[in-house]
Amino acid sequence: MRGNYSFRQLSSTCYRSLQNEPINNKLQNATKTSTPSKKTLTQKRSEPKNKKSAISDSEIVKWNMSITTHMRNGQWESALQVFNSMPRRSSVSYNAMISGYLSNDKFGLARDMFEKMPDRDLVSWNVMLSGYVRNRNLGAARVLFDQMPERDVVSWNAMLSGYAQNGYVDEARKIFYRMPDKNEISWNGLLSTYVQNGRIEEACRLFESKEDWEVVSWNCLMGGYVKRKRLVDARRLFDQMPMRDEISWNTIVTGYAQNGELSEARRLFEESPSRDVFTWTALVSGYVQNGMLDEARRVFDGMPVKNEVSWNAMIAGYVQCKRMDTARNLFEAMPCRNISSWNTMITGYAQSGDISQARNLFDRMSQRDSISWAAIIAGYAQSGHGEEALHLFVKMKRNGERLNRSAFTCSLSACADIAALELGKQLHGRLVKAGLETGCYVGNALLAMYCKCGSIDEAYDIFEEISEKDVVSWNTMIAGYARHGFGKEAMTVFESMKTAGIKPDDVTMVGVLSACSHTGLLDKGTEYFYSMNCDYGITANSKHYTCMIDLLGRAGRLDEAQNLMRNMPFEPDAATWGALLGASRIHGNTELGEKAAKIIFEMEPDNSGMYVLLSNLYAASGRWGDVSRMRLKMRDNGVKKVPGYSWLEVENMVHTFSVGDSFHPEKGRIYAFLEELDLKMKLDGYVSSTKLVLHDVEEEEKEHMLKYHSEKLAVAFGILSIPAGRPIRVMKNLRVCEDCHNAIKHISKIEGRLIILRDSHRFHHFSGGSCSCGDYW
DNA sequence: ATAGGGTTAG
Repeated sequence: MRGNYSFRQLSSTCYRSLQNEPINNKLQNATKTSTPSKKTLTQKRSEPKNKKSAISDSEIVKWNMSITTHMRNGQWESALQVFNSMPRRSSVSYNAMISGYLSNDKFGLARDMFEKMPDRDLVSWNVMLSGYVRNRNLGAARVLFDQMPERDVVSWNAMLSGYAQNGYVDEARKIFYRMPDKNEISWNGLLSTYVQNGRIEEACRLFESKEDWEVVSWNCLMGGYVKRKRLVDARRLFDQMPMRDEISWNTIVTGYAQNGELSEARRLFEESPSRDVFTWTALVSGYVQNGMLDEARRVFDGMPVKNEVSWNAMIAGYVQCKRMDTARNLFEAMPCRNISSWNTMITGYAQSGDISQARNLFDRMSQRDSISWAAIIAGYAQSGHGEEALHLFVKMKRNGERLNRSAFTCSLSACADIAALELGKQLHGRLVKAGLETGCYVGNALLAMYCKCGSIDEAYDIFEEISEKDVVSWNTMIAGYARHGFGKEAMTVFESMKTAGIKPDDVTMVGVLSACSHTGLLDKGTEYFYSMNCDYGITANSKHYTCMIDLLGRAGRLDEAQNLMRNMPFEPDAATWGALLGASRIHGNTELGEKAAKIIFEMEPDNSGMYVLLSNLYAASGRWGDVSRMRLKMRDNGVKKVPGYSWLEVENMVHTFSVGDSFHPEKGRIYAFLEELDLKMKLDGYVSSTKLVLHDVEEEEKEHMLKYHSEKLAVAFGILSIPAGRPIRVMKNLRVCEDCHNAIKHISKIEGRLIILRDSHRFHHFSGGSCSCGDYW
């Protein structure tokens, strides 16, 4: 609105002097010079004094200002009108147009104008260079940079920052040392190269090598510490710095706010000499991230000025707490929604399972970015609507939205969550087609997808192809093998990781220990557990202890497991007790299991999985009274047993089964086939184990229920519909039951098929009558 | 008209 107004105001004066001028003058009226140099060009404007351009320089300056104003308001069409109606143009006019196009995301138009422009001056080159840098097109930026007839310190700095922002630390360093003149911005450029790329120690050394840094650089280094959660170092800089500006205060407040130290954040907030919208928003967001929603709201309501980021932070708070109605009210009330606001709401609805509301908002958006698409795609994928997710992905491409790496990685991780291997493979294909399969982020996403979809061999192929593996790549591969019960392979990868010179971190060790636990490698696991502090400087956290307790418990050493738990330096959490409960179940120790379960109930009253585990434990020892009391307790506490179900993909369709399912169109064939299998299995030595069924019912009936557990139905359907020679991949939302596990071993032998089952805990590869978990799970 | 630091969404 404001832009239009200023356009009319300015152009009314301009048009008067234009009455007799042709409006269709394109670009031919530009000044003509041969060798552009900064000085001559600025003077050239007054040179061609023919009658047509009896227009003063100050008049031209006004036009140029008009262009700039329009561009700043995002009205590039109006700017073009002004540009086209100018009687003559200076290079400033062109430069304003190019830079305006660039800040309005009209890269193509900017490049066209740059190429058509008759006399480029140094600024034109610099503007265009910064355009390429902003578009992350470093190759083209470098070509341009090398073509430039002359370069000043701005050109060098632009190139430096381009390399810095895209992770090319070495190139950036080369530029810095080659540049003929350096100013404070260049020094800061190298410093921020290090900071932005996580080289905080190098940044620190550089900082100490020189005196008199500007406040910007102090802030940059302090921000680096804040991002790495090194608050003490950040505070030290803050206290030392010779002068502080608003950004210094905002950085330190943000640091404390984002790391849970809200009272210190608040204290500095009160102390800071001036607060702007950034400071306020940082505080709001700090309270939000720490779950202090009411305090966040009080601060939010007290803000003197809010911008869209402040609103979004508050909305995100309600979204995180699943208070979608309140979030929606704020969203509707906010005066200045931007794309992020919409994206936040869409993500919120998608994550709370309300995919139709998410879609509704998505359809109503006037502008979408790649995050909007990623959010809705992930929403569909995670709610089990894989096909719709892929449809949208295709639509995104058709709409001309740039398929960037983050859209792919997001869709891939959605595939991984629902184990949609076929969908994941299609995405993989598209990634290759789009030429985006390089890079460690994408590689890691692909790797995780194949691991979680049960295709561990393909996962390994991907892993090998990632040329620059980071610690996440190694960790994912190790954890992948661990979950599949391939302990030896996990260890091999772990050894090569060390050979490759990558330092294992705490996540690595969780993977390694759980590989030992899933494979029953007690001695090896114990060795790693006790030596990792000395070898890699990793202090055991509660996850490591849980792995160890699991490992000991499964090996039947329940006393040692309990001892370790008593001696660990922190309070056991539900997962730790869960490990003990699982071990008690395997070894039939009802007493210990009961104790563990009771504590877990107090910690997590809604954890229905624990009720089932304990019920099964009671049932296994024939304590049917306790079983029915458990059921009552679950009912009274309002906990519903999550119904078990299994699913598998066949020809791009997901088929879902639950116990005794009578909905599947092929149920006749499936049940008949199961009867047939049952006979063959019994001949093979299979005896149904009835002790793990939840109810106290007649023996015969129990056997009947077991026979039609969802995983058996899914496996039977898989054998019937997937051609021989291809693996059958079945997913289950709960842990596989003992009887089914036993049965599937027999089935894999009788039918000669590889059956890969993903349950809520890990993978089982059944083949030739045995399972990769070694009956340890 | 061009180059450096701080708040939200994935």
